[in-house]
Amino acid sequence: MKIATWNVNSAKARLPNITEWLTEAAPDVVLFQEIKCETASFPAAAFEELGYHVHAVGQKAYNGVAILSKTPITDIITRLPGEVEDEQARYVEGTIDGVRIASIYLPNGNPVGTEKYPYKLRWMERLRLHAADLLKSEQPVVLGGDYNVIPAAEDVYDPVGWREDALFRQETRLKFQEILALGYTEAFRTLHPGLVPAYSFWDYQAGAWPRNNGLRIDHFLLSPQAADRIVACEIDKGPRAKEKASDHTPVILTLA
DNA sequence: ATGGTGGGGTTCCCA
Repeated sequence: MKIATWNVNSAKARLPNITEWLTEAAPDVVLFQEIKCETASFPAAAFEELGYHVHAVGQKAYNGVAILSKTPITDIITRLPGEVEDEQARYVEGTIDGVRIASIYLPNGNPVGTEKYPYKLRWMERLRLHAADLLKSEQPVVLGGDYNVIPAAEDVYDPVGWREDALFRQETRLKFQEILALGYTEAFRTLHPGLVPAYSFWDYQAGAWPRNNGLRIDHFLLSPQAADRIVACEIDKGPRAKEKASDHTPVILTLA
């Protein structure tokens, strides 16, 4: 089972790039973030033509997530539990071939001195509580997406310059570690402990891509039952080099 | 060198 996660930075603006990549990479499951459109205007038909079942959770202009799957998606939930007043479209979860799979768009949190940062931390705590609940089922669980978390200094091109950024400051990293401490495995770094740099995002500005000034912020967290089935986890830099690229590139997890 | 890029929706927000 090949599962990809990709922050596409607008499904509509990226549609040719996305369909081209899906055709060549042929993942069984795809987790999108930042579709940047309402659910009704998500280009689902283009993906259905490629053989995918589609479930999108959108909102106007910002955020938005989706799951695509070659086999049916059941028992779908469309929001992260807790904080009922939170209307941002950042979470969708369903069951595919016995695996509980979520597409996560964790809040960015910048600037740190505003309400955005406490919102990020509250969202991470909600994720931690829900991730703990998911473990109780003892089924394979895959939480994939744009976490907006740089787990360690080796995952950012300039750790000193990024020290107080919402993606890297210690409070953010500790909260991420709390989720791992429940018993989740971060697939990429577990499989490639010495592979640095290995980035999944490069800003559009200041020549970040040609200079390889990147961040590794797109992750897969696996429950023990899913971690037992890990075959591979790779970053495909191909899409970032294309014309009209997203600022993120896909990460692909393969489970037995 | 205190800018730079990009998407979406409007005269600016978000990343």
